[in-house]
Amino acid sequence: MKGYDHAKIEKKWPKEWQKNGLYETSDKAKGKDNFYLLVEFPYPSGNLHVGHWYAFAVPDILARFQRMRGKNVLYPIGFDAFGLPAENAAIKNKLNPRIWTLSNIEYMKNQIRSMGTSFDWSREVVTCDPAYYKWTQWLFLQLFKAGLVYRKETAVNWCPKDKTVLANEQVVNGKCERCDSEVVQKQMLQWNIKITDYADRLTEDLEPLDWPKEIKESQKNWIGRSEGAEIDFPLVFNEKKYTYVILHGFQGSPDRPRFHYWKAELEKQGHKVVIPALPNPDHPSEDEQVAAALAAADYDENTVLFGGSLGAVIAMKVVEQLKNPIAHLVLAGGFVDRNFKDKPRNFDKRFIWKFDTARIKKNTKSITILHDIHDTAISEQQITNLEKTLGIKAERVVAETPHFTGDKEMTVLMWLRPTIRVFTTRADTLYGGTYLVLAPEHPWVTHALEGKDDALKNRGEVQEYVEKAKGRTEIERSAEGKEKTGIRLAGVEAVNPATGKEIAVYVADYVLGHYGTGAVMGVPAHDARDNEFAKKYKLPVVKVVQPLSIRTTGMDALRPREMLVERDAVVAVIKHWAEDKFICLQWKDQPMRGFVTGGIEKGEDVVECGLREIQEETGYKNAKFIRALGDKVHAQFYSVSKQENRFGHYVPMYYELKDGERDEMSAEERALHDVVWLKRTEVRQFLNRPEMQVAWDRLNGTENYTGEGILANSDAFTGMRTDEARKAITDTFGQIKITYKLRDWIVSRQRYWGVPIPVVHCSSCGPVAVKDSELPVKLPEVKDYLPEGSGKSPLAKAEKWVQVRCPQCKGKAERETDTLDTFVDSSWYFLRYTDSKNSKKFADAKKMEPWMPVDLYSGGAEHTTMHLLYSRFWHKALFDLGLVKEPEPYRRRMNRSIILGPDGQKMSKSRGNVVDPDEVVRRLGADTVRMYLAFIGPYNEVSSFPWNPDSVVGVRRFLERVWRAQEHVGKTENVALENLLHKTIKKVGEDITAMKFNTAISALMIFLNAAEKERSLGKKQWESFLKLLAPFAPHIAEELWAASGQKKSIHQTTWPVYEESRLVGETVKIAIQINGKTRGGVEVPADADKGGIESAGRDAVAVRLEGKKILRTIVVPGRLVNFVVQE
RNA sequence: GCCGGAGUGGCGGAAUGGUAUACGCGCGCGACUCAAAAUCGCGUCUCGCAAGGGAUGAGGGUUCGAGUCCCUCCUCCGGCACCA
Repeated sequence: MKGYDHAKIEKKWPKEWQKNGLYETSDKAKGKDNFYLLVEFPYPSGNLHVGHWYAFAVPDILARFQRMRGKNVLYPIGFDAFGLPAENAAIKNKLNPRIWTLSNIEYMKNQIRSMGTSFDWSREVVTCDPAYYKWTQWLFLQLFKAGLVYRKETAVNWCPKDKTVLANEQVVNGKCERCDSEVVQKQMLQWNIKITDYADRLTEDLEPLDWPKEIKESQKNWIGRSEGAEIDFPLVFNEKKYTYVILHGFQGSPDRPRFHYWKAELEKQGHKVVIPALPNPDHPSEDEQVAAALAAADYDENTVLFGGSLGAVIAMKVVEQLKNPIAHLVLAGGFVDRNFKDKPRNFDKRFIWKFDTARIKKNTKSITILHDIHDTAISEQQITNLEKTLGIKAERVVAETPHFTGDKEMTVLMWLRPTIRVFTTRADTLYGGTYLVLAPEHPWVTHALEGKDDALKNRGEVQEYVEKAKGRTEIERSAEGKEKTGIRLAGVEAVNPATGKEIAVYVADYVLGHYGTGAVMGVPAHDARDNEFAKKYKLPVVKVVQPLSIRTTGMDALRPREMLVERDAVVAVIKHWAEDKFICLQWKDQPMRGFVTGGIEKGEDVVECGLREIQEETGYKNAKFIRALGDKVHAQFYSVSKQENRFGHYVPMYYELKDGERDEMSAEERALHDVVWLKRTEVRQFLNRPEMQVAWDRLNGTENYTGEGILANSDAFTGMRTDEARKAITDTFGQIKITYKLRDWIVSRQRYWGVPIPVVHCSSCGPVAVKDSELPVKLPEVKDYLPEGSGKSPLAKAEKWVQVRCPQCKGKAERETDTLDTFVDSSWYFLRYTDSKNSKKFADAKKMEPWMPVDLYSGGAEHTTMHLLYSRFWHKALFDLGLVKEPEPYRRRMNRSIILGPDGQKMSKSRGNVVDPDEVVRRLGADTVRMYLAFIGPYNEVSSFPWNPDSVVGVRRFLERVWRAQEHVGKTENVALENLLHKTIKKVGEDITAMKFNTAISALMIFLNAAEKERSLGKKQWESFLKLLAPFAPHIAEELWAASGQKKSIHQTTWPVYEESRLVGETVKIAIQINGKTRGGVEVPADADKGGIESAGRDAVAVRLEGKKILRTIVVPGRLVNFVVQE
């Protein structure tokens, strides 16, 4: 017998397998169940590292195992081929990113093949292949047509020198990685997908999935649904009253419900409101309507003029003719020409579509333009024209009813005496709201900085703070030190709607602009962050929640079905007469550690009660009352001594002893608790009851109670429990609001190497989808791949490519030049695997349905909240469009661990600790590398394992021992090994299913150790063992299998079956414990009953039990006997 | 900062709430050998001569019994929306 020559074996078998098409998956296999095993496809970075082996070769064990178990297995692979590195390489080397990418793919394919992986290469998918991205574009357009896609101004990283958008990765310490200039945040119009519409379903549908709970938890928290309240805080900074003139539109009238609502709201604030009925609303003429509008009011510096739709045109004409400027002009759904998006109007001839913009600007102190991005009548182009004409950016909103900008209009009008809407999950603490904080990007802050109201007295300062905050990323803002910063808006106060008190208003960057309403109320008494902030800026703290703790565990846990007895009690914190020490009590009959406490008798004075209890419980005679420690504290628990449920209302009091004079304590008291003196630093540790801890914190001025409790200082709500009060206060002062942390998915990228967004911009039709027949919109060739320098994508350089005809009106139009986020590519690739060559559809339902949903998806933990959530969303959107049959794409998900360098650090070129798998494979073989990676640690837990070059040889040695074991194979089966073999079959199978490959391999090693010791094993036993080995080390197993005389490939045989009867021996070893400590062991028959086990155990430790009283005996058959004895 | 996870010998790790340290590496001793390598055998948490005691990041709790469940804290890892 020759030695184990891995190089020869690993060259020979893959050829055979490929020749026989061993791993090509058929769409339908007779009598077999389908099993779809998916691994995240790699980015073609150019070189395979050990991490790739870990990602592909280890799950391959499961794929091979499932095949042997008779499953029809789909185990596909492809490349996530668009992305930043290709573009960077292209810029650096002046090389086409396509060439760079495709050559990397070719190289990596060969490397992946060398792993002995059983991938079905006939289904390979490459995302930068137009045959693939045609369908990425098509699917994107389905979402676009379903109204799930919109454009919105969003902040991006901006390098002012290069004039380009930077990825987060390209920003290093707030500087551009290329030119080192300071990166700023810039607002740009970006394509968004409405993933937030699916937030609830993405949360709810997690529940039934067979996913690890920590992944579900992460996604749930990422989506971050929270039920809270929105409450309005009016701002106070001037008492100016305005006259509002509201001009309705075509076919409109002052009787529209929204006008009634506005009028009522504005008049409540003391403003005057005029809503003239404009003549002939169905056949309007300009002269008539403008005259009527002019006649309706005096226009002066206190006038606010609102025009909606055609009213906007009238409003502009009115302003044109004024002699003095008005305060404010609001144009909603306005336009400056006669191009209507939906249909021509019969009034357009009676209007002159010319405006004297200079006059309009001169005659208004400020102008606001509102535009619904889905407006049916007004196109994006028209709004752009209006913006250009007036030199003002419009505010784009998504309206409830198209064309009417709805809520937003009201907000704009109210700005003149604005209210700040706050989002809170703790409406119950409203009475404790002592200040207001706005995010630096809050619209009112922007508004105030523009100086329109003369509200701010410290504009310069605020401006500076806001600028600084906006330049920083979110993580920097919340992580920079722990110190919170903020700045007061001088001259502006807000009114707490509950207390009616005026409170300070701050701008602080710990409040995020895009979460909730971008404004929070500060409740320093009951929120940790607010507390910190209030301390720093010396803001008032008002406590409105009395703590309530409800014991739910332990022997003093509330007994749910029993009565609750209410008692008032005193808690006495007592200080030593000379030292900085305090009296604490350690109870004996229950797990309670705290201060002196006792019930207040009827009619008894609280202070006196405390003095009495001190004497009774500690014996000290001369205590002096110093002060009360705030409000009551409540607790619900089961009193062990009184044997009833208690609802205690505690009054915390502070006493000092004058001297050490002390009576002997009664025997009764001594039996209840010990008196201990503790230093100030030891007390907090010692206390184990929240009500006691609160008393202590109050003494030290460190109280910050954020839990549930009972309301105080809250008018009619005082006495309510916090959960009831949340509802009641929300109903009275605000409304319920559900918010999510999840934000819409920004898919725009100003980059070359991505999927072109298949949209055309037309001056009259707005953004229009490219026709299906025109797909794919192929990436144009450009001279170089540097960004445009104007903020546009490099695609804008392909000038000819950009110029197209509008698919709708055939007029001149321009192509969208942004490309799609690569997460879009990877949101559906697993569908394409099921029908990768289809040119008519993204995948044929008949081919897709037998495989979906994916049975097991294995990948990195870093994808938990982004790729995994995006693809779940994408799939749900396709489900709603009827394009897929199931609402969830992945039945089971598993996060893999990561492999570190030999030094325990993350592998990276800069650290120089990158392990080259090719070199190890040459030296030790692919089977060794596969198996070592599987053996290194549990695959199904997120952890990290350093690659240990010494340990690899252990696995190599194991394979060499397997090779040599051939010598011991004989004709007759070895009876001594039979039971172990069956146990091993069971263990290996179960462990592979659970992806615990390390313990499966350990079981194989244990079997081989035993077989070597025996120096003989039967042919059948040997062949069973080889089958168990085959998924792990496919090459050597195949070679030995063939050497054993088998003709068919081992990978096409079936997995061995174990016999239940072979799993248990005749006797079992039982542990004997005394008081839970192991004191010996005894061998008993496997079927021994409890009595038999107990007496055997008693005999075994008879010496130790001598003279001891056995209180209890616990017998766990097959495991142990535990004698509980009196010490 | 927020969210999720981990912490067990010299190292990677094993352990349905039931005899902690399986399996592998390393190390020590021995066999084979002229010798070395390879291989095989034995040993290897710690204190103790022993009897026995102690140990799963720290501290506390629940339990007959805790590496495992609960609370507080420490350290490390992953994610935080344009790396993929």
